[in-house]
Amino acid sequence: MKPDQISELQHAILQVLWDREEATVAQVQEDLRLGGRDLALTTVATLLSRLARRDLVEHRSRGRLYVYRAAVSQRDVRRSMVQDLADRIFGGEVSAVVGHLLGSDDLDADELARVKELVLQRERELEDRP
Amino acid sequence: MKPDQISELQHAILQVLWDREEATVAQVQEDLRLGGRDLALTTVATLLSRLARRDLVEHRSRGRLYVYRAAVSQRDVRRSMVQDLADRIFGGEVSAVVGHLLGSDDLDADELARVKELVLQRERELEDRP
DNA sequence: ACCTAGAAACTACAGCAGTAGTATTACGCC
DNA sequence: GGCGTAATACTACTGCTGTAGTTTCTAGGT
Repeated sequence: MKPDQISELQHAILQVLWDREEATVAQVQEDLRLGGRDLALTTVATLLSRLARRDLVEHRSRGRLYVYRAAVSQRDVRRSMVQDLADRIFGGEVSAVVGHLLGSDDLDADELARVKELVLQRERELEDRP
Repeated sequence: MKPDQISELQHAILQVLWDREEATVAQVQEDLRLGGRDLALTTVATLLSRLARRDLVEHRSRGRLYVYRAAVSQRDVRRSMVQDLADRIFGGEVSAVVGHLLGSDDLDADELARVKELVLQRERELEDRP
């Protein structure tokens, strides 16, 4: 499963579906509107059907209306996008990516602690089975 | 400076310019060809002039031919792309991004050690000036 | 001074994203 | 069973990217 290129808006739509589990066109539109994106209903419908054509979402008719749900997991999309960024922009140098992430000003101590924990945990994993 | 959206190919071209400091159209074409992208000279020229229109590269005539150089630093582009990814896809949760980065199978101990060092260093920084 | 070769500029076109209007279909009510 | 309404499907248009051909310009050699 490689979603490869997912645009900003497409991702926003997937996000709605991930949050809601499943949703009608109108519900997706509403959530996008709450997120600051005011699109016509038909626009949202078009986008959803394009996503369906690319097998990124599935739709199923419940009575007379379609219910959409994501056909890719948030986990997979995230993994693929991070991987893509690390490979393409950083030549696979994970530490360089992390460097930029930690460089951000609005990184609080809690986040940093979580990051540290992840690193330590991974370290233990690598030790156990090298 | 927000390059915002930079496509794969556009980034590849910037990469050539970052590596070479400055380059003619023919040189960029050659480097792309070595990287596995065989594009017509005019194609490369078109792409460069589009990048110039967006102020991502500058060009200057040396004698009768143009010499291009990047107008944005690799550092800035990387920072902006990482930031964008973290914000858009992960809602700013840096640790979640790192989680995915560390999850990658081909992460060797050296890289992990470098990451750890970065984290510890940042930790010290946060302690010093809170 | 002219011609030519190489470079840059201009033009073109397909495909996709974003955007939305119009046409069509089908359920449910009277 | 017909009709209205609401939902989907179809169509359309703009702008950008990838791709490259054609036209124009200009410097350098003869």
